[in-house]
Amino acid sequence: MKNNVKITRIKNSMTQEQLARQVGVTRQTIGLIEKGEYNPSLQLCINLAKSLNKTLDELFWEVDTQ
Amino acid sequence: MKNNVKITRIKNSMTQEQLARQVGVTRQTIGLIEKGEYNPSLQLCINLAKSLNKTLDELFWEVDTQ
DNA sequence: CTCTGATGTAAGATATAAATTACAAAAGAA
DNA sequence: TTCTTTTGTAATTTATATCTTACATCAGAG
Repeated sequence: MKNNVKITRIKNSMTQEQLARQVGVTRQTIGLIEKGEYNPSLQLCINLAKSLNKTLDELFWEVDTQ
Repeated sequence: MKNNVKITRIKNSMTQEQLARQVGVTRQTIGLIEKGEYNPSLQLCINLAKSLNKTLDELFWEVDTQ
Protein backbone atom coordinates (compact mmCIF):
# COMPACT_ATOMS: atom_id res chain seq x y z
CA MET A 1 0.00 0.00 0.00
CA LYS A 2 2.92 2.33 -0.77
CA ASN A 3 2.01 5.77 -2.09
CA ASN A 4 3.23 9.31 -2.72
CA VAL A 5 1.01 11.09 -0.22
CA LYS A 6 3.70 12.05 2.28
CA ILE A 7 6.21 13.40 -0.21
CA THR A 8 3.50 15.32 -2.04
CA ARG A 9 2.08 16.76 1.16
CA ILE A 10 5.51 17.98 2.23
CA LYS A 11 6.17 19.50 -1.20
CA ASN A 12 2.91 21.39 -0.75
CA SER A 13 4.10 22.61 2.69
CA MET A 14 1.11 21.09 4.43
CA THR A 15 0.92 19.40 7.81
CA GLN A 16 -0.91 16.11 8.31
CA GLU A 17 -3.50 18.09 10.25
CA GLN A 18 -4.12 20.53 7.42
CA LEU A 19 -4.46 17.78 4.84
CA ALA A 20 -6.70 15.79 7.14
CA ARG A 21 -9.09 18.71 7.56
CA GLN A 22 -9.23 19.35 3.84
CA VAL A 23 -10.19 15.77 3.04
CA GLY A 24 -12.40 15.28 6.07
CA VAL A 25 -10.54 12.68 8.08
CA THR A 26 -8.39 12.75 11.20
CA ARG A 27 -4.67 13.35 11.41
CA GLN A 28 -4.16 9.76 12.51
CA THR A 29 -5.77 8.43 9.37
CA ILE A 30 -3.42 10.51 7.22
CA GLY A 31 -0.46 9.24 9.23
CA LEU A 32 -1.41 5.63 8.73
CA ILE A 33 -2.04 6.09 5.02
CA GLU A 34 1.36 7.72 4.59
CA LYS A 35 2.92 4.86 6.49
CA GLY A 36 1.24 2.42 4.11
CA GLU A 37 -0.67 0.62 6.84
CA TYR A 38 -4.14 1.47 5.63
CA ASN A 39 -6.10 0.44 2.58
CA PRO A 40 -8.03 3.68 2.17
CA SER A 41 -11.36 4.00 0.41
CA LEU A 42 -11.54 5.21 -3.17
CA GLN A 43 -13.43 8.33 -2.14
CA LEU A 44 -10.73 9.26 0.33
CA CYS A 45 -8.05 8.68 -2.31
CA ILE A 46 -9.93 10.98 -4.69
CA ASN A 47 -10.25 13.65 -2.00
CA LEU A 48 -6.52 13.37 -1.25
CA ALA A 49 -5.64 13.69 -4.93
CA LYS A 50 -7.78 16.78 -5.38
CA SER A 51 -6.40 18.40 -2.22
CA LEU A 52 -2.84 17.76 -3.37
CA ASN A 53 -3.46 18.76 -6.99
CA LYS A 54 -2.58 15.30 -8.26
CA THR A 55 -4.43 12.46 -9.95
CA LEU A 56 -5.07 9.01 -8.52
CA ASP A 57 -2.31 7.56 -10.68
CA GLU A 58 0.23 10.11 -9.49
CA LEU A 59 -0.44 9.29 -5.85
CA PHE A 60 -1.25 5.59 -5.88
CA TRP A 61 -0.44 3.85 -9.19
CA GLU A 62 2.63 1.62 -9.39
CA VAL A 63 4.40 3.71 -6.81
CA ASP A 64 7.05 1.07 -6.22
CA THR A 65 8.26 1.08 -9.79
CA GLN A 66 8.38 4.79 -10.53
CA MET B 1 -18.90 6.86 -7.02
CA LYS B 2 -19.37 6.60 -10.79
CA ASN B 3 -16.71 4.65 -12.68
CA ASN B 4 -15.83 2.88 -15.92
CA VAL B 5 -15.67 -0.66 -14.59
CA LYS B 6 -18.78 -2.01 -16.28
CA ILE B 7 -18.08 -0.64 -19.76
CA THR B 8 -14.47 -1.78 -19.56
CA ARG B 9 -15.42 -5.24 -18.36
CA ILE B 10 -17.89 -5.66 -21.23
CA LYS B 11 -15.31 -4.44 -23.75
CA ASN B 12 -13.02 -7.15 -22.41
CA SER B 13 -15.79 -9.74 -22.88
CA MET B 14 -15.72 -10.68 -19.22
CA THR B 15 -18.59 -11.62 -16.93
CA GLN B 16 -18.93 -10.16 -13.44
CA GLU B 17 -18.09 -13.61 -12.13
CA GLN B 18 -14.84 -13.83 -14.10
CA LEU B 19 -13.72 -10.38 -13.05
CA ALA B 20 -14.67 -11.07 -9.44
CA ARG B 21 -12.53 -14.21 -9.34
CA GLN B 22 -9.56 -12.44 -10.87
CA VAL B 23 -9.60 -9.67 -8.28
CA GLY B 24 -10.58 -11.89 -5.37
CA VAL B 25 -14.05 -10.64 -4.48
CA THR B 26 -17.56 -11.91 -5.03
CA ARG B 27 -19.79 -11.28 -8.01
CA GLN B 28 -22.09 -9.22 -5.84
CA THR B 29 -19.31 -6.84 -4.92
CA ILE B 30 -18.51 -6.26 -8.59
CA GLY B 31 -22.17 -5.62 -9.28
CA LEU B 32 -22.45 -3.00 -6.57
CA ILE B 33 -19.23 -1.27 -7.62
CA GLU B 34 -20.46 -1.09 -11.22
CA LYS B 35 -23.73 0.32 -9.97
CA GLY B 36 -21.81 3.00 -8.08
CA GLU B 37 -23.21 2.01 -4.70
CA TYR B 38 -19.92 1.03 -3.13
CA ASN B 39 -16.87 2.99 -2.10
CA PRO B 40 -14.31 0.27 -2.80
CA SER B 41 -10.91 0.03 -1.17
CA LEU B 42 -7.81 1.29 -2.97
CA GLN B 43 -6.37 -2.22 -3.14
CA LEU B 44 -9.50 -3.52 -4.85
CA CYS B 45 -9.41 -0.61 -7.31
CA ILE B 46 -5.81 -1.43 -8.14
CA ASN B 47 -6.66 -5.10 -8.64
CA LEU B 48 -9.56 -4.13 -10.91
CA ALA B 49 -7.36 -1.82 -12.96
CA LYS B 50 -4.71 -4.48 -13.45
CA SER B 51 -7.28 -7.13 -14.38
CA LEU B 52 -8.84 -4.79 -16.92
CA ASN B 53 -5.52 -3.50 -18.30
CA LYS B 54 -6.31 0.04 -17.25
CA THR B 55 -4.90 2.51 -14.75
CA LEU B 56 -6.67 3.92 -11.71
CA ASP B 57 -7.29 7.18 -13.53
CA GLU B 58 -8.86 5.46 -16.51
CA LEU B 59 -11.34 3.61 -14.33
CA PHE B 60 -12.03 6.03 -11.49
CA TRP B 61 -10.74 9.56 -12.11
CA GLU B 62 -13.20 12.30 -13.02
CA VAL B 63 -15.46 9.80 -14.72
CA ASP B 64 -18.41 12.18 -14.80
CA THR B 65 -16.58 14.76 -16.87
CA GLN B 66 -14.93 12.58 -19.47
C1' DC C 1 -42.08 -23.13 -24.60
C1' DT C 2 -37.81 -24.86 -21.34
C1' DC C 3 -33.13 -24.50 -19.75
C1' DT C 4 -28.99 -22.25 -18.65
C1' DG C 5 -25.87 -18.45 -17.89
C1' DA C 6 -25.65 -13.85 -16.33
C1' DT C 7 -27.25 -10.29 -13.51
C1' DG C 8 -29.99 -7.71 -9.75
C1' DT C 9 -30.81 -7.54 -5.13
C1' DA C 10 -31.76 -8.41 -0.22
C1' DA C 11 -30.70 -10.04 4.89
C1' DG C 12 -27.50 -11.21 8.13
C1' DA C 13 -22.61 -11.99 9.54
C1' DT C 14 -17.74 -10.68 9.45
C1' DA C 15 -13.67 -7.86 8.58
C1' DT C 16 -11.61 -3.66 8.62
C1' DA C 17 -11.39 1.46 7.58
C1' DA C 18 -11.84 5.39 10.26
C1' DA C 19 -13.00 8.03 14.58
C1' DT C 20 -12.00 9.11 19.22
C1' DT C 21 -9.13 9.77 22.99
C1' DA C 22 -4.81 9.79 24.81
C1' DC C 23 0.07 10.01 25.53
C1' DA C 24 4.91 9.96 23.99
C1' DA C 25 8.53 11.56 21.09
C1' DA C 26 10.66 14.13 18.03
C1' DA C 27 12.05 18.87 15.95
C1' DG C 28 12.35 23.68 15.78
C1' DA C 29 12.09 28.45 17.95
C1' DA C 30 12.97 31.29 21.72
C1' DT D 1 17.38 24.80 28.52
C1' DT D 2 11.90 25.41 27.89
C1' DC D 3 7.83 25.90 24.91
C1' DT D 4 5.22 24.75 20.92
C1' DT D 5 4.16 22.36 16.75
C1' DT D 6 4.20 18.18 14.45
C1' DT D 7 4.26 13.43 14.23
C1' DG D 8 4.08 8.44 15.92
C1' DT D 9 1.36 5.20 17.96
C1' DA D 10 -1.83 2.52 20.88
C1' DA D 11 -6.74 1.06 22.76
C1' DT D 12 -11.38 1.25 22.11
C1' DT D 13 -15.46 2.28 19.52
C1' DT D 14 -18.18 3.08 15.31
C1' DA D 15 -19.24 2.84 10.50
C1' DT D 16 -19.21 0.40 6.48
C1' DA D 17 -17.05 -2.59 2.83
C1' DT D 18 -17.33 -7.25 1.78
C1' DC D 19 -18.92 -12.11 2.35
C1' DT D 20 -22.34 -15.60 2.52
C1' DT D 21 -26.56 -17.39 1.27
C1' DA D 22 -30.49 -17.03 -1.18
C1' DC D 23 -33.94 -16.01 -4.58
C1' DA D 24 -35.78 -13.39 -8.55
C1' DT D 25 -35.20 -11.73 -13.21
C1' DC D 26 -33.62 -11.36 -17.74
C1' DA D 27 -31.60 -12.82 -22.26
C1' DG D 28 -30.18 -16.19 -25.29
C1' DA D 29 -29.94 -21.10 -27.00
C1' DG D 30 -32.21 -25.09 -27.82
